[in-house]
Amino acid sequence: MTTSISEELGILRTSSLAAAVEREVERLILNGSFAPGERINENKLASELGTSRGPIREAIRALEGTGLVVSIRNRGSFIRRLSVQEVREVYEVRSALFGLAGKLLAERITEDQLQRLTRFVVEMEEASKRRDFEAYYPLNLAFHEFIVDSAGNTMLAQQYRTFVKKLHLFRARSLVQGGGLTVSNTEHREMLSAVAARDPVWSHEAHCRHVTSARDRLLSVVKAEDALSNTN
Amino acid sequence: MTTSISEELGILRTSSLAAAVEREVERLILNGSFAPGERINENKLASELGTSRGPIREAIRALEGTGLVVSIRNRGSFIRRLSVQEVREVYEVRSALFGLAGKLLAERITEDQLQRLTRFVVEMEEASKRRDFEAYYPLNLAFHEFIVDSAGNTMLAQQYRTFVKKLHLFRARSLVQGGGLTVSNTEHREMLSAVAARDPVWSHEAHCRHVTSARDRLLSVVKAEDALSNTN
DNA sequence: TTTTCGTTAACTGTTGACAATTTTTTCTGA
DNA sequence: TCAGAAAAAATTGTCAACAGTTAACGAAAA
Repeated sequence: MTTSISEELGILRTSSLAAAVEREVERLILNGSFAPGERINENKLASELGTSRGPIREAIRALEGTGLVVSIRNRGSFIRRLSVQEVREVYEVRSALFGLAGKLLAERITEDQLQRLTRFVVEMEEASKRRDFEAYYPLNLAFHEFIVDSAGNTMLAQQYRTFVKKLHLFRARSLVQGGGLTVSNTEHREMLSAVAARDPVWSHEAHCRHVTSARDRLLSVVKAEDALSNTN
Repeated sequence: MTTSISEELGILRTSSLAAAVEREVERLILNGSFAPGERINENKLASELGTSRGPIREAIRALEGTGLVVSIRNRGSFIRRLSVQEVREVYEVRSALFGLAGKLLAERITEDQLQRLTRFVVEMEEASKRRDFEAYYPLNLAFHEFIVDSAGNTMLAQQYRTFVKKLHLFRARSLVQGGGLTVSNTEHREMLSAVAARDPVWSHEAHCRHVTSARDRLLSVVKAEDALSNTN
């Protein structure tokens, strides 16, 4: 964790040090550099980022507000750790949010946006056909981002992002991204069809289902792993 | 704004001063003591609450994380002000969240909970029959809280609460609570029927619609007011 | 009267220090 | 060797002070 904060210097003109620290800590969490359950040492982090503890503490409070960090008085602040049940909860909410995004998108998408959306799906299909996972993941991420950003509801987009971030707080972080490429592709096709048809109800349904089936895929893997480790 | 923080002293054993300040500031916002767009003077607030600026700043960051406050570097922190468009956005998200709550509730409600839910509806009907608004509002609030709390998804409940709080950031705060008592009652009845029938789809639909129609009622009043002030 | 510039005051951003609490280490006795 | 108590270290909570920026005010010029 030797990242300099100097990259953020441009941001410091418009935003405070605390905000830069917040971004950095969030990056470290999503990175995996900060593991769920780990304590955040204020002194250590402060000296690593070249600041005092004030901005660090402010950043931690902000992250606490978004639910990525939990603080216990006189004990410290910890990267939040999500239980299986909590992951299920996050997926439920995420599903509702993404369903809303799908519905809104079907109501207001432009021809231009529809073309870009189609290109995303085609590129993902090509990537999965040649088993190019390195290309698939960022495309998949951008695809989902594009959908929530195009839905025309900034509150929704913001909340959706927060909930996706929360999934990184699960112990099996790596599993969240993986699983079911070809399955996803057929789902993506249906989402596209629903949006292209400008059918809000269908689109809502398709987008909802896409998230819940991602949840099911993850949970089945987790369940299998747990069963395996229990018999050992 | 002469409220002492001493009432929160019991909380200080488990939580930090910053957390107590956060609660207090949030109370002042929901209260109306802090108006949307108003700046938060750190020194003033610190001396009023009998602390230093450190905890104040931490509390502000936490509130920024939940979206109740906006900060501009070197200018200060301001109670967020929601535009009509943003209120519409909040209602859209809230509708999706409440719809999810309705769906989940229909799937898992117990007989006990169903009776309590029914009592809420009956009491609200009685209150509106005798035009007792003082009794109606808290009942209505408790009714909604009970639904999201009984849905068995703490993330959902928390987010729902946050979005309801955000509605207080609209200039026409007073209007958010009011309007359409008898209309609400018929909607409440349908929600109740759907939940009692353990029909997730119907319940989802009914709960969604309840929020969107509340939104429509609010927006029509706002629109009417705006039209009035423009002709003056 | 209005505008512009410079001075002053107020306020935010950040830091280092001190107090209180928790955790770790060390020491003692069985 | 181990359990428990005491001491030491580490860490968090809070505060007060200082630096830098912005806003407010008033005087001088157009």
